[in-house]
Amino acid sequence: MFALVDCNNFYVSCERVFNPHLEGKPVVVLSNNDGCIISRSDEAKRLGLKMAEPAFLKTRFLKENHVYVFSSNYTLYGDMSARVTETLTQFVPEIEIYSIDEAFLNLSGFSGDLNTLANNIKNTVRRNTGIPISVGIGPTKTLAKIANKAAKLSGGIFIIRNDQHRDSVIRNTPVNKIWGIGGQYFKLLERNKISTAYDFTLLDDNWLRAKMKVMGMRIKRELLGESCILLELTVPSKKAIATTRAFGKKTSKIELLEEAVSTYAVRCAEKLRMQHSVANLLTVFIHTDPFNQNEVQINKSKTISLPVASNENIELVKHALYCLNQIYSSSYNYKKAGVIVDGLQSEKQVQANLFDKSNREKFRNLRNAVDKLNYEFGRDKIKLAVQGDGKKWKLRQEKLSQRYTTNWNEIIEVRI
DNA sequence: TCTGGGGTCCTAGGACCC
DNA sequence: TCTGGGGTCCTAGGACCC
Repeated sequence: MFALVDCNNFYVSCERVFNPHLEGKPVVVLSNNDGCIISRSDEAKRLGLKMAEPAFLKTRFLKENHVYVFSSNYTLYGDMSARVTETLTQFVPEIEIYSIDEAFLNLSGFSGDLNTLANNIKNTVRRNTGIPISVGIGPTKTLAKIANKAAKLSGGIFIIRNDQHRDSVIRNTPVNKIWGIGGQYFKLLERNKISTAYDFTLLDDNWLRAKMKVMGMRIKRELLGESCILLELTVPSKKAIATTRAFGKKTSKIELLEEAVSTYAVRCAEKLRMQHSVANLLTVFIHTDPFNQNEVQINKSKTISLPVASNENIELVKHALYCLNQIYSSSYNYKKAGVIVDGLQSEKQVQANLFDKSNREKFRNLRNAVDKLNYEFGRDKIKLAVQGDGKKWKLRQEKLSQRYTTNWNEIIEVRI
């Protein structure tokens, strides 16, 4: 058996932990740049606010309905997520952290009462972290996912205990609620009159393989109770790393694009070093605002392979700026840029380049010194001049809460 | 004025090897 | 009448997830 633990309305719940007066009130959290609504309290859902709805279309509605609005505070959410995970590991030895707000638990070998266990987990996480969760339990990960959706409607716990129960549950599960069925496959299934998870299990294997490949086959078997998707116990290192952002304000100036792109390249280098990887490929892309129909649209990217795999700030910035200048043209108004590093490998086994003349040792010593200072005095306290000050392009985050759990200057204050 | 960010897996097809 | 067989590696594109 597997359990899927999912934090309810996670980002909103994180904000509520430190603002208890928000309990019972409509609350939403916005995406980067205060763009879209990406987390909603139950009250906000009941008001009819939709997932991923652009916030600017709802400015008046939010105000009129006294909805509390927050910018994304990923520092806070990341730390709260780690606290939830830590509590979960007290209950089971094997756990897969599936996303910032979800974890799969391996319950095979557990012989006690599942309902008692689930209740225990739910209450302990709430007490230790303040975060409300739902627990879905089933014989496969796909069924645990379905059970979790049911749990959200029935007090926070739902268990698929046996085959008869499974059968009745999947007859009541719409096909688009299955893990792994997205918009495109839903359209395909709809055209073929497949409307429930039960209908899906009756599909012919040959048809399924032709239309949905091995993914479709896996889903069918999982729905029938045969476990095909195993628990991933170790976090695999990433195969690609991206830093991409829409700008707070559009720009056509090369100097500002250079500031943004070099800053993103530095972020990529930091993320690479964190997982002890180096990158062999680097891509830079820039594009205009896809929502503005009155503007000429442009979408350009350039990928280069690095002479020697690297995770050094100065090197990645140099290559990123080269790519940017290859694709830049001054006649467009750019809305977004990004840097993606790919072809990652361990930093311990870098292939040297016969014609490489740069002094890597020197780079590394310099960067280590800078990292140390920045760790002590704050991110980007010392940076490359080309990174600029970001004032003209950085994110809008007008409703940011404090980093209550990770920064001494922002710790919660209690007045008595 | 205003619409997010960061990933994974699978497959087909081309290039290349002996 | 007629031009081999069997592989690997890489990439782009399409699907999905949160």
